[in-house]
Amino acid sequence: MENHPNLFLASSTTVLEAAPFSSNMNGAFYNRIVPEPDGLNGKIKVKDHSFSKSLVSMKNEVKSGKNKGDEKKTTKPRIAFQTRTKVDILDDGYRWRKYGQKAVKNQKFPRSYYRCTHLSCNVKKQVQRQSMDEGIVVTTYEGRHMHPVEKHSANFEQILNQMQIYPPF
DNA sequence: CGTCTTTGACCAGCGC
DNA sequence: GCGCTGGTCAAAGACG
Repeated sequence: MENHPNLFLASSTTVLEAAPFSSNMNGAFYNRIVPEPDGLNGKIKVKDHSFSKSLVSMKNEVKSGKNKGDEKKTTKPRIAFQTRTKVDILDDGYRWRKYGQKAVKNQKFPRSYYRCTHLSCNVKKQVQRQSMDEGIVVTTYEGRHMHPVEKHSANFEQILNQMQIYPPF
C-alpha cells in the first residue's frame, strides 16, 4: 500500500512555478505548482521553512464513497497541499466540522475528516500529518466551495479557482 | 443552548 | 466469501 492514490508527494511529477501570485493565509505563503512538461523529475521547493505550503497534486476523478440512493459516482476535483507547519488545522477562511478520524495503515498519525459547515456545501477535506516528517501536514480538499469565504483571513477560494484550470495528471 | 469534537460502529470496495 | 482498510454516521460529551 502506497500513499494516497491521488496524491503525488514532493519529488514526483510536479514542479514549483515561480509564483505569479502568492497569497497570505495565516502568514503562510502559497505557491502554485504546475506539472512539469515532461512530467518527470519535478521537485518541490519549499520557500519558508517555518510555515510554507505548496500544492503537491490535483486530480479530477474521485469516487464519492457512499451513495445512499440519490447520488451515484460523481467526479469532484481533489486538491492536495503539503504544508510545513506545527498546527494541523489551517484557517482557510471556511468553517469546517470534523466528522471522523481514522488511523491509517503504516501511518503513525491518524487522518482527520472535515466537511464544510456551509448549508448545502459538499466540500470535504482530509488532514494528515506525515509520519516520515512530523512537520509536514498534507491537506486534501475535495469539491469546490460555491459560496463566498466566511472570513476575511484568506482568499483561498481564489487559489482553488486558479488551480482548476490545469488538467488532471 | 447551540456548536463542535470524539469515538466506536457500520458500510462498501478491493484483493486474495 | 472473507478479511482488511478507508470513509462516514451518529450518539454522547465538552465547551463557550
